[in-house]
Amino acid sequence: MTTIYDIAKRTGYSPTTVSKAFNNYSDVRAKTRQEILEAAREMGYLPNAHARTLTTKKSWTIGVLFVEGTGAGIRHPFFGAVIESFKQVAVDKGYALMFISKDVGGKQSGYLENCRIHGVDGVVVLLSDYDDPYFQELLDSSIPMVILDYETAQAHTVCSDNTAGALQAVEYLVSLGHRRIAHISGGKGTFPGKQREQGFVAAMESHGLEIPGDYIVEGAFYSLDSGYAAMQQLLALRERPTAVFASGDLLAQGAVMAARDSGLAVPADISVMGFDDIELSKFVTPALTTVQQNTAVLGRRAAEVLLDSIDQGRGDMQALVFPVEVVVRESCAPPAEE
Amino acid sequence: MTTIYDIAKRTGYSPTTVSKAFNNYSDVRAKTRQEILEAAREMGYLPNAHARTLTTKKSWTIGVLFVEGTGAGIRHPFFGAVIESFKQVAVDKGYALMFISKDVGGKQSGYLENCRIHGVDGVVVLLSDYDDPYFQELLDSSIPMVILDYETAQAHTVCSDNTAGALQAVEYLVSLGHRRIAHISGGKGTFPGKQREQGFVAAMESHGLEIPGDYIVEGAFYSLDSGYAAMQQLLALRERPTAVFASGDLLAQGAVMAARDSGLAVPADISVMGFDDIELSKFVTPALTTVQQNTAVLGRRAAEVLLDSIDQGRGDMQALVFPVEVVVRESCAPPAEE
DNA sequence: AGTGAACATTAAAGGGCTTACATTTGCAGC
DNA sequence: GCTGCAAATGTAAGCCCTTTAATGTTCACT
Repeated sequence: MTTIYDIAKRTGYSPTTVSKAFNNYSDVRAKTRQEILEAAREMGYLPNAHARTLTTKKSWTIGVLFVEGTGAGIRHPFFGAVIESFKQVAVDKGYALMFISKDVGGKQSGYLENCRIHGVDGVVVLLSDYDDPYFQELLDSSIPMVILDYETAQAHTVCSDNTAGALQAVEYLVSLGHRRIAHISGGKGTFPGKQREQGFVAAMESHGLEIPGDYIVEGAFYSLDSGYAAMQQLLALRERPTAVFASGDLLAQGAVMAARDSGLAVPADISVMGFDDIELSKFVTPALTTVQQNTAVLGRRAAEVLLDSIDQGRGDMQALVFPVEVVVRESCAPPAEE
Repeated sequence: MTTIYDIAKRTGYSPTTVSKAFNNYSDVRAKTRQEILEAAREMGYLPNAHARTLTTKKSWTIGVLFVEGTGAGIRHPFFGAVIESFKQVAVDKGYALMFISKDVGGKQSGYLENCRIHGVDGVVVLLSDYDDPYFQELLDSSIPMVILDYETAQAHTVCSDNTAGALQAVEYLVSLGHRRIAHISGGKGTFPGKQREQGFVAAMESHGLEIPGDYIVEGAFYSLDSGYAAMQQLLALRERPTAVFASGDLLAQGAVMAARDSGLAVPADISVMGFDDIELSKFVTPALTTVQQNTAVLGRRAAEVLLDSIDQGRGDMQALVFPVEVVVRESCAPPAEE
């Protein structure tokens, strides 16, 4: 492994000058730099990131906290799309992404600890359980951080406008003529789930529509199965809804399947609407009408906010909220005549 | 930031002893270790991974080369599932995962260069374009490496049995009574695509079935669109196939959509079969009959092979091949009477 | 020739950790 | 009380890089 000392020896300059040549210091003569760079190339020199980090205290590494243990992990369709777009700008600015787990080598250590050990310059958080004490510990630290799908004054946050999204969804269903609209919630435990539910309630009220107590049912973990189960409950009601707005696309798809298994056609007999617009939703039949989150923008802006925060230091926390859009496909239609 | 020196000062021991205490050296007295660990805890000490790496030459980091630039990235449904399972065992053994890109900070540097700079202990490769010169450069290096979906004597590789998979697919279609079976190939540029195509050809031959020249059409990039286009070609043929075996699920789904748009019902009028069993395939209508790759095993075994190779050093290269399985769903049926 | 500014280079320290080797301690055995 | 040996601890160098402060050079101008 060649080091700057090797280059120094070979070129006759000192290690200092070699280092400066690489770091574009103005006080090394153009010709000198040429010589050094040339020698470095010939010798196959590559800087050692660890050594550099040790002295500069800057690792050019960003920690990624990604949903773990839910079985989905990296496959999480929404976060996966966001991190992909995040990655592009981070890499472009010279950062590498490193997954930070809370249990490494079989021992529970926590997010903060592992961030410190690896000296990450900042952290992007894509978690679904924001009550996790290890997350809280990290949140209380002073590591530059951007969090997705959450809001807090303690860090920069990037969200879609869940409330408005729910509102638009209801608007759309109402515009089709629906009045008995139910909601499959993502659960109060999750931040977006709560917001979407609130948006739903508010939107219904603003239209003077009643929400029977059993018209809001919880779908745990945004999973297909729980969407299915939730829909079964809704279908068993005496006064069955004509449309269902689900807090996530997988929930919605589960609902569609439950409806179908009960002999109901979607959207002819009952309309179903989702949230997120994951890739899946285009391909199912009927293609899912849903509220689309702009994952590309979410990821990009999250990266920009984080990198700024790394550069500028702790400033005012930003809470970015991005608009969403109803994507009309095939799973909603006017209610059947009664 | 507390260092072992701080702990040394506080406890009265030397930095050496402190270091040894953390690293479970046998030559530090139990009581001494206690004291030191206790002090460390109180002082909030955490080891500095970079400093440690600098001296030990071991970073406890694994580089991940993941498809870039195809638009899918981390969302790649098959590789995403594999890396998730890979990650679990790597993390469990104490490794962290770091994404290695070829262009960092806006300049082309290549995979090998970035691996060296970050001193990764090993690399897992999930790429689709194995002709990339930067990948070749890495392959020629001596970094411990495991590659997915590829075979070469230069590194450990982990694959599904693509040939057998294609064979099983054909068997299944034949068992339903099909004789005019076409193939939408993943393209000869991709390793699994080639294997599946060969498997298809061999299987057809073994059944004495003819493959008209235009019964094999290439679907670039395994994308939905190209599956759609490929299917259109097949449907335009004078003697249209009764079943189509596609090299990937997205291709298959594209084919299904093309068939539908041509007024054909799947599977009543034409059967379509895929490969991979990505998450999507369960949810589309008709649910896709496909050849399932066992991503959990693929990822786990890839990790095991790589970690062994890191520990044991360069030994014989392993080429692991795992069996696949036909998952029967709804997209295939006996051919229509003629 | 002498002065000072501007430029070019270097020595040395430091960042946090490990490790080969050296030294001290404790204690059994005489 | 002394020797000798194992156990326990310490010294110091080294990993590779950056940076501050100091030294050395050049050159324009009086």
